[in-house]
Amino acid sequence: MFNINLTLSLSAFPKTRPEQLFLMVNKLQHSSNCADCNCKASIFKALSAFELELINSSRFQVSYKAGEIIFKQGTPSPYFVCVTSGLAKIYIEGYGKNLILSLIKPVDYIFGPGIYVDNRHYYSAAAVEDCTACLVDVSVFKNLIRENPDFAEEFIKRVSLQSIFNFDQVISLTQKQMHGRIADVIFYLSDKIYCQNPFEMTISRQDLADLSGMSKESAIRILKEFKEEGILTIAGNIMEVLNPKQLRQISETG
Amino acid sequence: MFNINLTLSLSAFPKTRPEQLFLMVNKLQHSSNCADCNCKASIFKALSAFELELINSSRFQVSYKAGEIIFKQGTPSPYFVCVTSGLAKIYIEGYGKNLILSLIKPVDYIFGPGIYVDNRHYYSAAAVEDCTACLVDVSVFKNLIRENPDFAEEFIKRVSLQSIFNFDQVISLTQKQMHGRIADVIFYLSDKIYCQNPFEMTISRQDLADLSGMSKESAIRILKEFKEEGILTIAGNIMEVLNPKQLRQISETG
DNA sequence: TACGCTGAATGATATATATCAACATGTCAT
DNA sequence: ATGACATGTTGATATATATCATTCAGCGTA
Repeated sequence: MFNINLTLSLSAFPKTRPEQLFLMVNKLQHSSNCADCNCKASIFKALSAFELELINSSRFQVSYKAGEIIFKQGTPSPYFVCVTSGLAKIYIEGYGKNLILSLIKPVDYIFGPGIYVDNRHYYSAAAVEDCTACLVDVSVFKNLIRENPDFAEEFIKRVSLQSIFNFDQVISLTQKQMHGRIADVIFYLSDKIYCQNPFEMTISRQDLADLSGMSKESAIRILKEFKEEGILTIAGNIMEVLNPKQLRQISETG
Repeated sequence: MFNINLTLSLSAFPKTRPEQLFLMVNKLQHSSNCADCNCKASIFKALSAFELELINSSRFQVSYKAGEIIFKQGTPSPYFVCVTSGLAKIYIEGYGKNLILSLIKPVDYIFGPGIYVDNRHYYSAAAVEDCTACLVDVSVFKNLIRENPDFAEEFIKRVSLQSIFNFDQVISLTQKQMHGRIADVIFYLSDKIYCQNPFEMTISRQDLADLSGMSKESAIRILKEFKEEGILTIAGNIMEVLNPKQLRQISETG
C-alpha cells in the first residue's frame, strides 16, 4: 500500500537543494528562549524549568522560505520540529497527488508516528508561508517522555487529538462529496488556522485541492458556486464567509 | 465535521439491546490468566509479573455473538478491550455509511484516542465472528503507563503503528480507484487478518465495501471481474488469490 | 513596454462510481 | 417442505468528478 517515492518527489521541488537546508540551519541559533516561548505550546507546560532548559540548550532555529521543504517523507527523522512563525503544511505524497494532512501554525509541533517506529518520516513537511522553526533532538524528547509521566501523558493526549482530527478528516474525504469537503476545509481555515473571518488565503488553490482530496479545477469551480450563491466572497487573496449557517448546512448534508 | 449520531446508529443494529451487553459481562469471569495469555500480546512484554497480576485481577471476560456490538461511538470508554478469540471490527459511523478502520483478531487490543481526551469512543466496535474479549479498567492501564516507562514506550509505539496503518489506508481510500482499493483490502485480509491463502471470508460483502469505501454493489462487481480475469477464485466463502503479482500490480497502479 | 512565467479560471468531454430496481440464493424457524 | 427474511448478484441508469485544453491575469525581468 505504501511506497516511498523519493526520486520522484525530489524532482517535484527542483528549487530546494539539500545543501540549502543545512546552510539555513547554521544561519541563526538560539535567538530566543524556550522558557519564554513555550507559553502557547501546551505540552511543554508539564516540564520543569530544568527540563525546559534541556530542550532549550539542544535546540536550534531555522528559517524556511515559502515553498521550501522542511523534510521529506521517507527520510530519517532526527528532529522534532516546532513552528514558531509562518505557516507550514504536512502532506502525504501518494499516487501522483498529495494529501495535506494539516496546516501547522505557531506554536505547534510536527511529530510523526515514525519517531517511535523506525525513525523515518511518514509524511513530508513544507513551508507555505515564510517560516521559522525550532528543531529539537528527538532523543532529548524521548528521554523526557520516559522521565516525566505528566509530559508523557500530555504527549499521548496530543497524539490522540491528532488522531481524532484525522478520523474526522477521513470521514469527510471518503463519505462527503466535493461541496461538503470544501465547506469543511473553509471552516478549518477560518476557525482553526487563520482564526478570523475575512482572512487572507495564503495557501494556493492546489493546496486547497490537496486538503479536500479533489482536483484543483473542481475546487475552483466549487468556490465559484459558493460565490455565486452569496455564501462567501473572494477578493484577491481575501476570503470572507458571508453565510456560515448555509455553509454548515452544506458540510452536514455531505 | 464530526457528528455523533447515536440515535441513528442504535437503530442500525436492532438486535442488540444495551441490557444484553451487561448480562454477558456477568456470565463468565477470570476464566484464564494474563500471565499465560500475554505471550502473543506484544505490549504486555514490558510488564513485570506484579504488574501483569494487576491487570489480571481487574479484568473480566466477555463473549459476543457475531453481529453484536461491543461498544458504540460516542459512549463513555471505561474499558480497554482485548480480543482473545474470534474476529471483531472497529468502524466509524459516518454520513449514512460506515467506514471500517480495521479488523481485530486475537490477541489484539482495541484502544481509541478518546481514552486520553474525553473518555469517549470515537468509533464503534462489533463482533464479526463470535468473539471473546477481556475488559480491563482504563485507569489501571493509565497508571501502568505513568509508572513503567518501557510500557509507555511500547504503548506509544503501538499507537504510532496504528497511525501509520491509517495513513496508508487514507491514501488508498482517497487516491486509488475501486480496483486498487479492493486489491488492497484483499491483501489486508490474506496477509494480515486470515494469514493464509485460500482463506474463509468471514466478513460480509457489506463489510468488504465498508473496508474499501465504496458501495456493496461496486465491491461485488470488482470481485467478479477479478474472478473472470483469473486473479482469484471464490467458492462459497472460500477465497483464493491465484495471481498475487497481478493483484499487486492493480494495487499499485491505483 | 514587451516578454515569459506561474497560478487561476473556464468550458467541453470522458469516466468512474453510486443508485435504483429486480432477481437469485441461502438460511432459519415453523 | 414452506414461507419469511437476510444476503448476495446483476443490469440499467444517473451523476459526481477528473481530465484535457484553452484562455486569462498578475508579476518580475530583460
